[in-house]
Parts: sequence; structure tokens; C-alpha cells
Amino acid sequence: MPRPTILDVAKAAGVSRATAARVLAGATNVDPAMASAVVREAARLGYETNFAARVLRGGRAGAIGLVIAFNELGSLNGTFFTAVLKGAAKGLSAGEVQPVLLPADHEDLDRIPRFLRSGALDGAIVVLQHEITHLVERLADPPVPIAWVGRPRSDLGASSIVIDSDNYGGGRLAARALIEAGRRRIGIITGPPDMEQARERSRGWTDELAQHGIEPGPIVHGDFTLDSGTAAMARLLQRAPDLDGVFASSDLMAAGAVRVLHAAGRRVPQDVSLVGFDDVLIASTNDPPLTTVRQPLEEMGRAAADTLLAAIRGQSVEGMQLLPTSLVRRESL
Amino acid sequence: MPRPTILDVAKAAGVSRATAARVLAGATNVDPAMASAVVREAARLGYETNFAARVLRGGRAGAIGLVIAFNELGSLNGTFFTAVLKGAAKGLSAGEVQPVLLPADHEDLDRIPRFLRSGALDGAIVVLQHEITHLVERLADPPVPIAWVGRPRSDLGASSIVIDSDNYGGGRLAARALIEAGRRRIGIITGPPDMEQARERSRGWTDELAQHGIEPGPIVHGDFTLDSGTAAMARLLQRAPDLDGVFASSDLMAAGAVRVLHAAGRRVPQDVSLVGFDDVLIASTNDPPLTTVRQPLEEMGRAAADTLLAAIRGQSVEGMQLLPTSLVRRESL
DNA sequence: CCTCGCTGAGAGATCGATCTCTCATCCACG
DNA sequence: CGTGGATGAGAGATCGATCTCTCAGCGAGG
Repeated sequence: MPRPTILDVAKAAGVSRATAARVLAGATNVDPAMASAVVREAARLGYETNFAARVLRGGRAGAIGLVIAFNELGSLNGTFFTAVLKGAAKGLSAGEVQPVLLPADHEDLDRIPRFLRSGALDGAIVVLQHEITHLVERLADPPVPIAWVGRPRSDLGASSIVIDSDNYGGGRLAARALIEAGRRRIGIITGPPDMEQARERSRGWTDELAQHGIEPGPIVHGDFTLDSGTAAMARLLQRAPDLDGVFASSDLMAAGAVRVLHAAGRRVPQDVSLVGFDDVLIASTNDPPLTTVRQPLEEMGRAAADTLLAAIRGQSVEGMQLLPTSLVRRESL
Repeated sequence: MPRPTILDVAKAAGVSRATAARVLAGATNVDPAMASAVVREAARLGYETNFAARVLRGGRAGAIGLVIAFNELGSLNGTFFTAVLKGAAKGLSAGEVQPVLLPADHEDLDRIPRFLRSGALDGAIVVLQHEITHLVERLADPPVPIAWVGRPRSDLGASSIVIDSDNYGGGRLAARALIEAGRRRIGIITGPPDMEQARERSRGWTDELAQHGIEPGPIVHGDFTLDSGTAAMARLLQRAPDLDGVFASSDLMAAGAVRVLHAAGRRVPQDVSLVGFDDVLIASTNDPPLTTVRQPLEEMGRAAADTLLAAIRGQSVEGMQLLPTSLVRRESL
């Protein structure tokens, strides 16, 4: 059975196309009798505005994309994305927009840009993750408004929307907390150097140490995953067996680090203090629970959605929004 | 800058609309010189077929939806969905189709059906989860082909596509394994009674016990989550303190059950044997690792995608596909 | 030399919703 | 009683891709 069109509804209600369209668009200057007939017939026939026709005519698609790295969807790392998604979904629901998750396959990076260029969506929120940093370049001249969650390294146009947390300040918070706990031989497990967020956290950490006249300890790189955290911690211990504090640039890496420290016979926090970053689920369920720098992930998602919708509606919006980070004290420090 | 249309490409290449369309559609009966000019100009202008126009004209949208329960996206339960998604995504990539995840908000159940009725997608894969069982009724007369992963309780039309694992057989496998391990006082933690899959697992379990002349132990319900598993196990112990075997209808519930058993001073598997269901990540990472009934989740996702694409292409397909379950022996039995 | 058949390419029509323009009707006021 | 303004509703045009129909041009065979 073919989908009913607005013509079917109009015919059934005994009015013209235009009148039916007017009613369904919510116009008020229509005869009440006609209007109710249209509404009734539309419901009876199960009519729904044809997506393609509406978009083609220049209207809103009523859907926006949420681009995420496919591979990270399954890992525990997903909790990072989930929090952002939750906030974004709330904002989108309020705007009567269907959220559409687009898993970005890193083997075919051009797929998402192609889809966005096809005009199927009104806009997109891209959650920057390590695996899809290359998407940034391919979306440099976006066909629809894009809100970035996390700061891309390359410069985007002045009109672009970027929602990020204060990673630099967060790095300083972590360093200060370790210093105030009396730690002096502090190592750092950073994130991937191609991610601006990771670099900002390191920069804050370095600056805070310098301000207190403390020599930075060894620096090793991870990629935000738990496994990379264990590998990184092993290297840290090798290079500085006497360290008494570690700042891990993600909670997952911190959790990995704890395992290595325990295996090496170090107690956390008595022998080595540890500060993570993100404040995702694992931070509170870990043994010991992690002291960490909290990113307001859900608020970031919400801000991205709200800003994007405003931009789509043609309103002028604040291009760059930095949300504050804060220290959450648990037992690893 | 407005998106270039096929008319822009045709003009730039010095040919007509029709010729440009022919080239881009892959027709062979076009002058090679013209064809290469069209291809060159399309690339230079960054042309991408307008989604709305193509769909409106009656073509394929080139995208299919994957409907999932929004709230389960964040929980560990997500690994269930992730495995299905992974398989489905592979099948869809092979068919040059963009997978689009639609989070189903249980507060607005009509949203997904509305979106599907709008014609934006060629079809959908619905992964049945407890929270969205009500979606089944609302999609009884689907506007596009739908492949169900998991068996809906209500009867769907004869033409519908259902991909499920052999839950009944899996229930029998679990019961037989417990019996062969010498267990005789066996309780069960079932899934929600409104899910056909959960009922099938119970049915298999009951039948297998009966066949061996063993009286079924106490029955309690959970909702597949870890927390519900702990609550259910507590009730089981209360009702049958002497039980020596438990079949949990999901790995998450089994993991929850282990915690309660340990807290009650029972050793697993020495005092109480435990068999889970699903074989998701937690089954292997749990302490002790869980003996469980494996569902071929990734294969199910792949089958759903392949079958759906075939149906969209108008091929006749096998409506109901039951994939075999198998017992994975680890240390909880 | 004329005509038939084939290849290749352009013009027109179509999909469904919606915006604009036009027009009919009615009431009120001069 | 006639005209202006307001209100409501229909016809036409539009968005972009693509399918069908039509037609020009050319080579070969009668």
C-alpha cells in the first residue's frame, strides 16, 4: 500500500492541496470545519509529511546527525560519548528534531562528508575522538552547520561552533592537586599528540608545575584507552621508579595505570598518587575510586545541540564555548 | 555557497542535464569525451547527488536505520547491541548503504514510526530490547521493510523478517550442562516476561529438566540488567537456600548473581554452579569467567542487514531465521 | 540514391510539499 | 446601493534528479 500523500488527505477532506498543507503547517486562517476535517483524515490515513519533498522544497529535514567513531562505540570509552549524546538528545528533543547517529568508519572517511553533502540532514554534531581526527579536514567547508565537541587542531572558519571543556585549566587543576598533596616527582600519561584536548591538558600541567618551581617528570603518550594506560604506566615506572604522582589524561588510562602500580607493589595513593581526567563511570567504580578532573560532558552535549539548532534557525551564535572543568576528589589522591 | 546541482555540472561540462545524469548513473552509451568532462567537473565542484531529489523521484535513499533503545546505549548492556551493530554495519557497507542509528526514546515512542513513515530511509533494523517492546505494535504495518533482531511477541505479517537465535535450544543447553555437572536443585533467573526471547529460554530450561525427571527450582524475574540480577539472586537464595545451580537468562544478571553468592559466602562453582546467556564481554572478564550460552550476535546483525538489503532490492527472502546457540565453557560451572 | 536501423543526446514530465500569486466572497462603511 | 478592505481558498510554480519520449545524425544495405 502506497504512502498517502497530502493530495489524498486533501481529497478525503474535500479541500485543496494548499488548504491541507496550510492546516498541517499550523496556519490559523482556515475555516475550523475544514481544518478539523483535514486533521481527522490525516490521522485516519496515517499521513506523514514526505521527508524528501519537504527537504527538496527547501524546508528543514527535521533531523541532525551525531557523528561518532564506530570502533569506540563498543568499548568502555563509549561512556564518554554516551554522556555527550544524552545531553545532545535532550536538547534535540526539545527542538523537535530526530537525532541520527552516524558511525564513522575510519576505513572510509569520506562517507560521512558525502552523506552530509547530500543534504539529508540539517546539521551535525561531531564528537571529536582520536580515530576520526582526520574528518576535520574533510569537513573544513561544511555543507551544513556543524557543532564540534572538542577542539579540532586545524583552524576552522570563524563561523564554526566549537564546544569544549577547559582542558588547559583542568591540567592545572590536576597538577595543583598533586602538588598540594606533597607530591614532587610527578609523571604524566598524556593523550595522543594529534588531539588538541590532550595537548592542552599537558600544557596546563606543565605551566602549573613551572609556577611552583617543580621540575616536570617523565612524559609518556597513550591513546586514552585502558590498555594504553597500562603500557604507559609500565614505561613511566621504568624511567622513574621513584615517582610519587601521576596525572593520567583520561580515566581509562588512569584505571590501567592503577593495575600496573598494584602489580608492581605500589599502593595507591600511599606510594603513588593518581589523578585522572573525564569523570566517566569507571572513575567511581575503580578500586580505588579515582580522583579526577571532571568534564561536564552532558552539559557539553546539550550546549552543542542548543547552539547548533540556533545556528540552523539562522540566529547568530557564540562560536567558541569553553565549559569549566572541576576536580572531583575520591581516593586515588 | 549553495550546493552545486547536476545542472551546474552539466553546464560546466557543456552537456545537458540528462547526459550528466547518465554519466553519474554509470551509463555506458555516452561519448567518452563528454563522460570524462562530466566526471571532472563533478569532482571539481564537489557535487553530490541531492538526497531529497533522488528519494522523491523514487530512488533509494541509500540509508537504513538501526533502532536501539536509547537508555541501553550507555550501560554495559550496550555490548549486546554493539555486537549486532558491528555485524550489521559490515553488511551495510558491502551494500553501499549508510547506517543510521536511531535512539528510541521510550518517552516518545511514536517518534521512530513517524520518522520511518516520512520515507527518509529505505528500511530499518530493529534490535528488540525490553524498553522498546511497545514499538512492535506501532510498526505493525511498516512503511518500509523492517528486519527484527529478536522475536517480537505479537505476530507480524507473514512477509516480515525476523532474525533470532535459538533461545529455546539455548535454554535446553544451559539446563543440560547444569544437570551433567550433577546439579539437581536448579533455580532460574529469567528475563522480562514480555520478551519472547526470555520466555523461550525458560521454556527450553523447563523442558530439559522435565526430560531428565528433575523438578524445576524457584523462578524469579529480572530485566537483563546487572542490578536486577543481584536482586533476583537474593530472592532465589531466600526461597531456596540449598540450591546448587542457577541459570541466568543474561550474562549481566549472572554477573550480578555472582556478587550476591560471594557476599553470601557461596563459592562459584564449588557450591553453586552458574550458567549465563549471551556471551558478551563481561562473561569473559567476570571473576570467575562465566560459562554461558553464546548467541551469535555479530552473525545475527549481519544476517539482518543482508536480508533487509535483499528485501529492499525486491528479492524474496527467508522471513524467519533462527541462528544456533552454543555452550561456551568457562569457570562458573 | 534512398531508406531503414541504430547510437547518442536533448526536451519534457514526474515525484510531493509548500510558497506565492491570484481570485472569489463577504461585511462594513461612505 | 456601490466600493474598499479583509479573509479564505485554489491554481501555478518551484526544488533537483531521473525516467521516458523524441529526434538528429550517420552508416549500411537494397
